Amino acid sequence: MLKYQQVADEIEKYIEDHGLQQGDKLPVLESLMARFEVSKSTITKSLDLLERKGAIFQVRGSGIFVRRHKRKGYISLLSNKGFKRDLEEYQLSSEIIQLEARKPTEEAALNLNMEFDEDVYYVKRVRYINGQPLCLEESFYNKSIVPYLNAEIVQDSIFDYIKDALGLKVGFSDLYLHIGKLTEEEARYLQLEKGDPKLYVETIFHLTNGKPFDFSKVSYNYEQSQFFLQG
Amino acid sequence: MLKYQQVADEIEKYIEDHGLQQGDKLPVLESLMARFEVSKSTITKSLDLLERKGAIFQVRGSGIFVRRHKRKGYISLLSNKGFKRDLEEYQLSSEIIQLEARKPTEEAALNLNMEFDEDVYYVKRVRYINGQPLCLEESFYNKSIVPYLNAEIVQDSIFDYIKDALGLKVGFSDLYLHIGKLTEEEARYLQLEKGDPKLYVETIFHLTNGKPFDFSKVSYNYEQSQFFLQG
DNA sequence: AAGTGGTCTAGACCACACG
DNA sequence: GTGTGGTCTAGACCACTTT
Repeated sequence: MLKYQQVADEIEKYIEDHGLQQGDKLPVLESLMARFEVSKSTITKSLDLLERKGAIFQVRGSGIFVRRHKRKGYISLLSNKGFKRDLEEYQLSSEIIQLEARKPTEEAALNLNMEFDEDVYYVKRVRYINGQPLCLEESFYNKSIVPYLNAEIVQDSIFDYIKDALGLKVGFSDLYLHIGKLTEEEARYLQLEKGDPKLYVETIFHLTNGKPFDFSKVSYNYEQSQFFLQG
Repeated sequence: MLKYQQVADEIEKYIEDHGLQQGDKLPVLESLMARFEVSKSTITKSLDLLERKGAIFQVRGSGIFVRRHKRKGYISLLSNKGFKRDLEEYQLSSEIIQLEARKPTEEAALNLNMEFDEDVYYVKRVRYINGQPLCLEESFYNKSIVPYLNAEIVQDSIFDYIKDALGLKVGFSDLYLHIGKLTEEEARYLQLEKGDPKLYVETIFHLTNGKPFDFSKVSYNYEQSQFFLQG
């Protein structure tokens, strides 16, 4: 475990344990250095991490303060982990519509940087939150990177499998968002009406080495869609 | 000008000047240190900055690579600068519907952390992109922070005014996104039909010292709304 | 003026990728 | 094994805020 990561976790725990609210002040740098027995650079790196994560903000000449957002029930758009993380309080489940190894569509090949005669896993599923349909998802996984998938894996978290079982490291992702109207098929799966609004998101997930391994197309149920983002 | 910021700019320029594409390799750390005559930590900080910005990605043991997204015409959701920046190639304009100093709504007071008897500037405007209506925006500015606004300022970039003329420093922001259907009034301003889909975003902008100064509610025209996000 | 966070350096050592 | 990026340290000095 990296030191700065560990310190960041402990600081977060400190905030939690002390029930600190938006604007509350954290101990000064020097105290933190002493408390965790690390150098200034390390503490700084921990704090930068927490700042990017949205947990704190630092003000030069003044102090380090807790950052909180008040609203509950919003899904973070940048969870990057198949958003399983943000919704631990909620009941998440999936219904698999389709799961097969096949050749990629032109669109998928392009976004995954693959040749047309290479293989992909194609997964289509509806994801539910508290029993309500949250989104319809179609994903293409580069089979040379993700060589095997089955119903059990897909039912649970594909990303956990990729990380834990395959030992791959997920890096960055590109998201493209559109607003549109539901097609008849989408409406059926999401238990809405054709023409109802939808958020449509295409995401290309890359490994830390920069190779795209997953291209996914997701249509969200507008009634369940509350998203949160920090800038 | 900070050294690491300056170096970051130069590296970005280097990428541009050499026409580097996704996956192209940058010079190794040691070269960069020598070239810019800075320490390893400084180069590292510059590169971290560029990585967060989405311009590069670093792979331990391998190298530093250019990160590019292919698609054009997408607005970055996290521009944080009133998205003026991302769309320099496009024609942006505003039509002011309303501009006045008033008491905040309950909602605005809550989000701006103000008392009900304090004053805000209220701005309502339609923003156009290439002559097409892009969004309808309502904003509330804490008048004790932004003491003066007029049509000329609002017509142009309010954020530029806040930074340049008032000398304030914009820090972080919280965004809450919803999908919904246009009301009749919204549809009229956006030249769409009532019930058409919309992306609705509420944003709370804070200064670097953590004080919220702007609460804004924006409804986007779904036909013009293509957003981009990096994770 | 005192307090507090931010930048920058030089250098030691570690961890991962690739041939 | 060699190359390459990542972590961590100790310390000097700088910039902003608060009193």
